[in-house]
Amino acid sequence: MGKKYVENIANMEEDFAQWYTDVVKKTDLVDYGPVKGTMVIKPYGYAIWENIQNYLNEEFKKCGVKNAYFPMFIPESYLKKEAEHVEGFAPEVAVVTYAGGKELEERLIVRPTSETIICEMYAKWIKSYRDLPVKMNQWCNVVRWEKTTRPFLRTSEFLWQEGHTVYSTYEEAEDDAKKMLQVYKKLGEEFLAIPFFTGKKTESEKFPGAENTYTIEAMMHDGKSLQSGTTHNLGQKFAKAFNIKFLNKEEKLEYGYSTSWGVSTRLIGALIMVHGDDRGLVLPPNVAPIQTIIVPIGKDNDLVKKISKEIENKLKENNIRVEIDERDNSPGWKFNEWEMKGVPIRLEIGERDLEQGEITIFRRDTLEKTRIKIEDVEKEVLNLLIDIQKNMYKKAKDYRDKRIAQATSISEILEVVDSKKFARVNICSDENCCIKVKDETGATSRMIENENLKLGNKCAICGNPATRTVLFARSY
RNA sequence: CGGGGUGUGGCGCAGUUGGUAGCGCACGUGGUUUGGGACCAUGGGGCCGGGAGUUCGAGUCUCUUCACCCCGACCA
Repeated sequence: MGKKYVENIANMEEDFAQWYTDVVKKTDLVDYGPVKGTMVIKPYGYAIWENIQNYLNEEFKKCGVKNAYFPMFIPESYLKKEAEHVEGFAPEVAVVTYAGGKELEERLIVRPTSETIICEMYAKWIKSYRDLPVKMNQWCNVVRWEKTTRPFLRTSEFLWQEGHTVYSTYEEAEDDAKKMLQVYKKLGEEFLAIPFFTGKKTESEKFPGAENTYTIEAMMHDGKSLQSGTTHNLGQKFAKAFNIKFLNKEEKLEYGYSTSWGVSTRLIGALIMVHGDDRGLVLPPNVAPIQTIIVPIGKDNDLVKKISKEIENKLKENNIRVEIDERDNSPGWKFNEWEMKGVPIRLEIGERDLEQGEITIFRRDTLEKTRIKIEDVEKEVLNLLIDIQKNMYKKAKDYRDKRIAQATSISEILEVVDSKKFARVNICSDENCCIKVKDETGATSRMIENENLKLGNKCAICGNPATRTVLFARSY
């Protein structure tokens, strides 16, 4: 590790916020846009997003969800139809008042989320129980004018996926919200190598207008929680506000039961903060835009060139995302560059190893370097990609499992979150107790882990009988 | 909106008691290099955030204004 390198990225333990900013800026994922709080996602960052999109599109298909697209501009009156919803979003909504050379008769909001416009359309389309369920998803941008912003974690505009369904019963909607939560959890397990906590949000943390909100939360390296995705059972609230009615089998008019669920580019922020280290990004093979980078050493050596090309072709035939770095920089420079960018495997191909019919293989997650026979390259790379993916998940899970502690009082909660951990708390059903924790410790209720706590437990806050176990943490 | 801070080449910074702007990185060119951020030579790039004032003279002093960053309240 060279001296310059140390100057480049802040020490992760000392200043996690600075470390994050450095990594995001220096790894070619994004740049800041000209408008405050906006972010340009560059090809290297966008490729991660595309991989997530591909994974989720497959999963959505399995659930019978179809992709569609709804307009970005929403008449302001739509937002006002659902009381809680407007209250939740009004402060951060961007409004278009002028277009086509004149003031608009009705102002248009730029979608902060699309429940309103989608429900308005669904109301036109749904007439009978035979039309249900309706399950659509859209990939789009949304705008939320936040006061403070950070790349990926909170930007004025961000990319996401939002699914919207309508069912004929409450139970089906509730099942849908729970099922999609499992899809997101699996995305974490199989793809992002992130062990998500999953559970129901408490009353005060719920989506504006939802009956129930479920969440996936990940523990960042600094012990804070990142809400990485949510699913909502909206009950009949939106159906009533937007008049989504259908004729049921008993020939009676009934309001539909809707859900919505989404994950955003914030997941990329989670990837960085969960897996990163002092050298920069560490990307799980499944999401990595480049899974294997080949660094030829000695650019004038014809054998090195030839073998590099052959290995590239072999790996491509195995559907491995591989690139050769033939730039005119020194090998050491390239090693550091690709490590910073989180590429899972690097193959070093130079004369010295070739003489023994070998090349050097380096894995980013453990920083281990070994030499392998040239003829084994495909096998070794394929196995190692799988191993890295598994190892990264395990490492992240071990890390987080060690950082959850039971707390039985406000002061204990404070102690736990101050030591960069999550606090597991038995608490009563009174939401005010959760709010009290927030006011006094800065930690918010992240989710309800268990709603059927057995008798005999006391609420850590008020001492009354506890009914549920809630996870508390500071959050992004 | 409270509390703190910073504005000087693309990035990071220096600039003394006021004397007409410099360093590192990055970038261009030529060459030598290449197993952990190479080296030599050479070149390009600056209304010193904006405005007003003091002065023979302002990056530097005074006033004013703007912008951004960090910490709190709000949030995927």
